[in-house]
Order: sequence, then C-alpha cells, then structure tokens
Amino acid sequence: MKVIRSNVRGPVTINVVETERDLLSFRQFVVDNPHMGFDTETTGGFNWWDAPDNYGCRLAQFGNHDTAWVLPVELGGPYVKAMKWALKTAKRLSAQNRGFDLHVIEECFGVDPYPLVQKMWDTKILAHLVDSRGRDQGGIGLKLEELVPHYIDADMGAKVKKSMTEIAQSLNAVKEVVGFKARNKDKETLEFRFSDHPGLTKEDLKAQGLSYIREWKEGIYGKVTKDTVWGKVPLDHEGYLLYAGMDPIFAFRLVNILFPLISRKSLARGLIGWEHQINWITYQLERTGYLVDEEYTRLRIGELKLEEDKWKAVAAKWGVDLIGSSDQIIKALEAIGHKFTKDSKRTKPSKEHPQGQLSTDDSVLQSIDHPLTEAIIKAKSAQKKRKTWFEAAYNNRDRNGRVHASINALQARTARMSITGAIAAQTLPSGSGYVRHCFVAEPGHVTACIDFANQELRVAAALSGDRRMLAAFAKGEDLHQLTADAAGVPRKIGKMCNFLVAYGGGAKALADQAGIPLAEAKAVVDGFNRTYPGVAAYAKKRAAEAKQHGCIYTITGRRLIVDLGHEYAAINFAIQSASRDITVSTALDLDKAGFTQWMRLIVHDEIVFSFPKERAEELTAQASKIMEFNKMGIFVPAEGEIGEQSWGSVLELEESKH
DNA sequence: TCCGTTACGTA
DNA sequence: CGTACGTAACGGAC
Repeated sequence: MKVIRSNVRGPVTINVVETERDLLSFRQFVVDNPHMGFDTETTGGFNWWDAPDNYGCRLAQFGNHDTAWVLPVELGGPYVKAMKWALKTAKRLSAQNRGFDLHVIEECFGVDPYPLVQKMWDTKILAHLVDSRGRDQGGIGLKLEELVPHYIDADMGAKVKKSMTEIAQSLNAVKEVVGFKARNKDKETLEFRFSDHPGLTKEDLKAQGLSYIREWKEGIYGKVTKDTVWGKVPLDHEGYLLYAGMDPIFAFRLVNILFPLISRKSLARGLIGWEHQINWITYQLERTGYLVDEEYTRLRIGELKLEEDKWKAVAAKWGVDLIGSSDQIIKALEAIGHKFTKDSKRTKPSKEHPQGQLSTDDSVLQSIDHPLTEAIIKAKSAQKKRKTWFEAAYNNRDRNGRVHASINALQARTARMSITGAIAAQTLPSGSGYVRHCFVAEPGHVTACIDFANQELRVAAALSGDRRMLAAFAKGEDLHQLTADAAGVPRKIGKMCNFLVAYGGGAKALADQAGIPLAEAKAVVDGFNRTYPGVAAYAKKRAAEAKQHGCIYTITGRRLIVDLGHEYAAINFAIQSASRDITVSTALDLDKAGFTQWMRLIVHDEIVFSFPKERAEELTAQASKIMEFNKMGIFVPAEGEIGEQSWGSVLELEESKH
C-alpha cells in the first residue's frame, strides 16, 4: 500500500490500494466511517455513455475529514467489488456533482444508482443554496476548484487545479527513441521507425547515402494534453493519486461547511431534499437520452454544408474569407463603399475597447443591401445550424443511436436549469421544426409537448397581486392587447412591453427592441404602469428589500443574492425563480405518477414526452392535469400538444401556437 | 492552449 | 439600468 501525506489545514493521508491485501484496511475504514466523501476518476470527458468501449472509470475514492482511500477500479475484480461494498455499506455519502459519478459507476460497473441517491449529498446543490451566483457574477462559483479555495484552503485550490496540467506536461517530457530521421540528396526528410525497420542502425542509413541522420524521439504517452491526460496518466503516478485522493476529502468537508450556511428559510421549506429529488429525475432523463433520426440529421448536414460553401465562395469574392471575422467584414464593407459613421451601431464597451467596436451583427448586415451582406448572412446561418445543432446530435450518438444531454437542474442564479452537450435544448430554433425533427420519440411512440401558458406573466400577476392583470387572466382577456391599447400601439409592442417590465427593463430597452422612438417607448411603459399599477409597486418593493438585505427570498424560500446597484433585477429574479420552481414542482408530481419513463426534456416552461401512440391522448391529458399548477395563490394552466414521431412535428401542427 | 469578445439561438 | 442561459468563431496572449 502506498501512503501519500499532504497538508490541508492539518495533516492529510491518502492511502492508495495496490494489492488485494490492502483492501482489508480499506474495509475497516469504511466500517469506521459511516459518512464518506466519494469521487471517481475516469478516462476523461463526459461521454460516460460510451463505456465500456470508449470510456472507462480508473479510480474510485472515498474519504473523511483527513483520510482518503484510492481504489484502482480500472483493474477490475476485487477492487470494483470493494467499491460496491463500500457504497452499499456507507450510511451517508457526499460528492461534488454526484450525477456524473453515478453515471460513471452505473455504466462502467452496473451499479444501481437508486439506493445511492437516497443517501448521497451533492455539494454542488448545497453550494448553490448558499450562493447561487457563478464566479463571473461576483459569487464564489459552483465548481470544486472554486469552492475549495473559498471554503477550505486558498493555496490548495490553486495547486489542485494546476496539478493535472503539470502532470500532462511531465508525461510529455518522457520520450523514447522511436527511429531515425535522415535527409536524402534532394534534401527531403525521411522518417524510419524501428517498428517498420527492426534492427536499423545509423550505419545502414549512411550506406544508403543519406545524411543528417538523427535519432527520432517521441513521447511514450503520445501527445498528452489537459484533456487526454486523464486516460494516459499511469495509475501509480503520485501527483495524480494526490489529486484524486483530495476530492473525496473536499466533498466530505464541504458538506459540513455548507450546511450551516444555508438560510433558515430554505431549510424550513425542505429545499435541500427537494433539489436532490429533482436531481434524481434529471439524472434519469440524462441516462434515457433522446433518440436521433439518423437519416434526417445526416441529410440536413450535407445540404447545409453545400449551402454554406456556396455562400462562403460569394463572400470570398469581396475578400471575406472568414465569415466570423468582424475585422474582415468591416474592411470589405468599406471597400464596397459603405460608410461607417459615429452613429453606426457599436458593440458593448469592454476593457480593450471602451467605446465599443463597430458591430457587424445581423441587424447591421440586414441594413446594407448588397450581395456580400446577403452571402455573409446566409453562410453564417447555415454554418450555425450545421455545427451547433445537427452535428452535435449526429456526432454524439451512442451505440443505440441516442444522445445524452447534460442537464444541470440547478444552474442559473435563479435556479433555472441548463441543458448542454448533444442537445442544446434551450437554443434550438422554435420557429419551425427544422432542427427539432432530429429528435424523435421511440418507435411506435409520438412526441407530446406540454407547456405552461404565459407562465412568467401569470407568476408576475400572482406575486404582485395586481388586480387588473389577475382579472385579465381570469377573464381570458388578451394581456398584450390591453397593454398595447393603453398607448395605442400594435399588439406586438404591447407584448414586448409586458415581458420587459416584468424583467426589470425600461423604455430604453423597449425602444431598442421594438425599433421605436424613445418617447413612444416611454408612453407604452407609462401605459403599462397605469394599467397594472400593482406590478410596478411590486418591483419597487422587491428592489427595496434587495437594497436593505442584499438578497431576496422567493416563494419557495430560496435566497437569491442581488448585486448592489442592480436591485432593479430583483423582480425578475423573483419571477424567474418562482417559475422554475413551479416547473420543477410539477416534474416531481409527474415522477410520482410514473411519467418519468416517458419524459425526455424539461425546457423552462415546457416538458417534452415520448408517449406510446395509442395512449398518447390519454397520457397527455393526464400529464396536463398533473402539471396544472394551482398552489401558493398562483394558477398556471398547462396545455398539451401531440405531434408525430419527431419533436419538430409538434411545432408544425396546424393549430399550434408556435 | 487558453481566454476574452462578439454574435446568435432560446425562455 | 431586461435577465437567464449555451455554443461557435476569431484573434491575441502565453
């Protein structure tokens, strides 16, 4: 057994199991420590669904406050058995982002995650309940490498973050001679690998009349980068084992550090258990994945590539080789006679460019009628569709033709979910089914989408208690038309205004978005405030609360920190977060009713299902009924739509509101 | 290779 | 004083 000693605010011991004999002491540790931190190290990346052929679990680690045990589960047999026994024996486990480790051990070793989620804290969830802000928002952040320096040990956090990069570099330094490089009379370099030429010597090459004969060295681990180091580092590498051993110790300590920091209101409302439950649902959605229509996706990729190349060739005629390069586009536009003035649209001011740079976004290009701008717009659009959506789906299919998104049930500051990876679900175009046709229900199933009608506006009405808005919803009036009528503008502008005001925006934002004069936008906002005085009052109230306490509490007892000087955003946080919790709450109800097996994705105010065709009507009706939210003084109805097999088909229904 | 900036898709 | 995200391309810095 190898023992590594280190120090993190006190001595720390990492025991590395090397032989079956060592497992005896490990088992004693498990018996003595009913609560343990847990972590795994893999071959790298997040493609756990590729196991076991293209993905593997290398180490499993357990630890308490100051002692960790590292098991070489890559070696299989007794080490995997010991890990399974320890997981089963533990009374309480903690892990940072538990879903990932659970996917890994379920896929690689067939471990049933269900008994484990009953007793496993996720430190990422706890950290979010303490401070939901990311690092760039002025918060602590939610990654282990951010939590450790803040809560545990500043130096250790930085050291651990750097260590795997350093290990990669050290592995690259280990080289062996793989052959000779030599030059012929034409001064061409020739390569001779010993694997192709056994027993080759320098003299043999000289005899062939070659010169500049040099030994040819290559790294014995191949090219090792930050991404590939995980799969290549030897299992007995001390720096790697130290890194691996620290993580369960951190996870163990973080639980004890974070619990007391969670607000009393959040505790009283049971948010900890609640978030762990929704985490289990999204875990199952991740694992089920979504079936990809392979042929449809492949055909679209081919078409889009042709389209893209065609328009890129046109743009190149005017000197734009890189359609993503603002510099090139500006030069080319000037060359065709376009004049940029001091009134030209500029990008947001930044450190490098305090005045902002000339913008070349879609609105700028659209305003210039020329074959070049048309080509750039069309090439960009085709490239974006191909790369961001179609190829992500196509290239990430597992052996069963399914893709697995990463779902973070508790991501945004407001607790909104994020869906990343193979299905960037929150960015898929919603205007038509063109992209969403990639994703299909099971054979014999159809896709059903159930979404909340006007979720955020209804929440705004309920939270603010604005009588006019509540009455409008109760009577089924058209809220957007009401706002529009108050200022005598088109419904579209009324709609924009409704959302903007609820999101903390103002007349300037409305003017920008609607393309109307500021004075007109002011009149529309004034009209809104006259029509719904309760909403404006509520915004003020929440902003004042934020100013006084530095945070607000949502209807579910969630504490959201509001940045100084940004108190106007408090109303949006309250509405957005409550809306998220409403969606999550109904997802939990659906789970209890046995619907998780059919659930595919949760996208803010919509849940996508794959239902057996012959039961689709009945199941959609049931699920819609379950999703209808009527608690805490908030009423949000849910509406279901049933399409054909693809998700996209739902968007193309005749009666669809999409 | 990393990171900031810009652009663009969604609720 | 719109907010909340994710992804891709570019271009400069290391």
